[in-house]
Amino acid sequence: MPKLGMPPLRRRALIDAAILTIGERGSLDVTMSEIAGRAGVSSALAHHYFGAKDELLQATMRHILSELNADMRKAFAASRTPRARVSAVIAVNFSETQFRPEIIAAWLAFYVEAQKSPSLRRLLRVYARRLHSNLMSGLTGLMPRLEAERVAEAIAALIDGLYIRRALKDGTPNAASAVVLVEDYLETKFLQHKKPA
Amino acid sequence: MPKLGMPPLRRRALIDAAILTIGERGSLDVTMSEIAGRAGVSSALAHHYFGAKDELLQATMRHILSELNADMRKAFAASRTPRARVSAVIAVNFSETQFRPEIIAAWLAFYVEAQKSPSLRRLLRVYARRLHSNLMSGLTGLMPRLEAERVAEAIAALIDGLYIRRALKDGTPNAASAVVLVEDYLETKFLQHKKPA
DNA sequence: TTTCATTGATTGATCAGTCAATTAAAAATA
DNA sequence: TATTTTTAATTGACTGATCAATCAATGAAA
Repeated sequence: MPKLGMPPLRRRALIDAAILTIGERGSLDVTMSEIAGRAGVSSALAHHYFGAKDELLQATMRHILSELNADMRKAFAASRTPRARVSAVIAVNFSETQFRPEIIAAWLAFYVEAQKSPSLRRLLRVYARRLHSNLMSGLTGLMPRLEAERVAEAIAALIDGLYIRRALKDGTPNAASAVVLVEDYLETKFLQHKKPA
Repeated sequence: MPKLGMPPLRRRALIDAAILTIGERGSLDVTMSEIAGRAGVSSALAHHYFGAKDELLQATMRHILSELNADMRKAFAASRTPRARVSAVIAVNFSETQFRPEIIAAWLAFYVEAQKSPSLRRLLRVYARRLHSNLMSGLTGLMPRLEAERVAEAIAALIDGLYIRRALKDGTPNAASAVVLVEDYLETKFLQHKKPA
């Protein structure tokens, strides 16, 4: 039933429609009909492909996560120094493909839903761990491990915080200033370590 | 109908029940019956006092906001130096009364809902502005205004990010380490300004 | 001629919101 | 004070709308 064959094009269309719909509404409180309608099919077909609404939502989150991961790998492959790796993590999180209103709104909605849904929580935890280890991979070359842990935690919190703020269209309007803000924090930390006094 | 008299004790009980229910579920997706039931009354009574569910939710957010504000005023009144004022803002946001699971979960849920509801968005914007001006009131005494703006933005993002992470029970388990993290950022910034280079 | 894609129609559950009826409290009147 | 009248608190039962999920039916590939 979950259609493992090669052209899961309807699945993909439904996932894209889900992202769009969730992003527009800013909440997972969307109906199967809305999603299906946007994908140009009936709600019955959405159920045919995904079974329950829950599974469509999970597939959608997985898709967003895997896109982010792919971007991250690419950026990492092009980074030679530890310093560049850290900047790559930041850059990808605020890249044009990731830091878009629909994606941000979807992220936020999924974060909330994760409090209810163990499977979504598991998904997000995997992402969090990956982010952490990516950050550490750069930071450990630049400062003591304990300090690196703290900085990684701070950067992760900053990213989450900037996402939220962006979702509310409050502060930090554009991606560029978000990057500047995080990089500035990083740079300050490095200075502090080069001349420790 | 909204009962303006002195003992709106039912209203208060319902708001408390709403916080608890929302906090437990981690989402605004709670029924009037659940909330009313926890407050020990019928759902019809909840409607009698608040009209629509929306209004109960708004009153709940307003209540959380005003408690935070009261705490903030108190802490501010006791702070004499600019430096102390900044620390007060941080301390209050991570105080025992604010950094509790129910409150955090409720915050997050309201953030998401704010994307749909203009009135909630307005409420949160007021809070954001107040936080910003509170932070600036301390920071402007310690660094150039432009830099202060950026630091205030970063602190606000850090706070939001740490709240989210706490909601997911991921990183940053306790309030103490959250304060340490933000204070560490601050301290680094100050050092940078005392010996600029 | 079997398997897959697709849908319209339907079902069952869940809820917000309403309402008429009941009890209790408060105010007015005797 | 006792008694009637008014007002407020409170609920169970009901309604209408919304939706996820199902299914039998139809058409199209393979």
